[in-house]
Amino acid sequence: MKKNEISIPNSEWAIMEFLWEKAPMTVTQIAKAMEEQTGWTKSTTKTLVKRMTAKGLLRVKEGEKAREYYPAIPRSEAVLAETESLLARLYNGSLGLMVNTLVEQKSLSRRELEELRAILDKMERVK
Amino acid sequence: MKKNEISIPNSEWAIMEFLWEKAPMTVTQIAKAMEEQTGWTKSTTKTLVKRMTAKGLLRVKEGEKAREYYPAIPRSEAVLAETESLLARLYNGSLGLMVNTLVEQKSLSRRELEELRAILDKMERVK
DNA sequence: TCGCTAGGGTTACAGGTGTAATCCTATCAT
DNA sequence: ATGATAGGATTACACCTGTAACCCTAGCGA
Repeated sequence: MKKNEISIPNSEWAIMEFLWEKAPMTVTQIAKAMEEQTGWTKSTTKTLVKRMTAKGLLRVKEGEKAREYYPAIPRSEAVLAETESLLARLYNGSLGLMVNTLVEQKSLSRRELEELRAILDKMERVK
Repeated sequence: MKKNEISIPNSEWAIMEFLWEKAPMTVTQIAKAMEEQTGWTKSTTKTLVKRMTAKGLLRVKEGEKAREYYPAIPRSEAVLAETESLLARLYNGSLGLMVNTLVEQKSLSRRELEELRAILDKMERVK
């Protein structure tokens, strides 16, 4: 609906994560990793890789033996997009509201609060 | 995959939000609201409401004229679930990592940082 | 040389999601 | 009394996602 909502479905995230980590890889290599990690057959991985390439999530480079795939977008970008989308949807775009909610739900421990504060301190010093 | 991943798709969120806000409402009332807000026809809304009821997202009470619908789960619960799911997927479960990332991406302004800090202060005092 | 495997392509298929149309009955308002 | 609505049920249909199987060819190792 939106213009360029990246939106990466679950199974594709697994492959993205792998590629963000391991640079260019061939389908077989990806398939091997996914097989261990998720139990998918080679077929499944191949299908996903093809879809992702079609969608523009992956880029290909013809290699000696086989094509090599790598992510077409940086992880940071994908993560940011998803995060902001959730923030907007659930918290009216306000991170403060989110933290607030998490704490109230007891979903954040005192320790985590301290940690957060430390992060803020560091951030502010740098800025 | 998970056990009871609530997982509420986009279009259904719209209806949930409306119901969380406006308590019990009949399909027609919901449809009216959705029509204004999203342009859906009555048909679409009815379909969604039925699905959601089947899924257990909505509860029904037979009313005089028509059935009245209301959310089967509190907003806080849904929001928390979605939030933690995202946190786990993208940030290894760490809110600190998320804030960190947002700031680095310049996606958080100094003002928002201050606001966050204020929230933390208040939280800690209360705890 | 012969079979196994990697590299690639094509096809399948069920369940979920977005978005509706159609049809029937009871009722309200003119 | 009649036509416009509301309440409700049923059916449709395309696209996306999760998961695969099948098929063919070229090359590698025994």
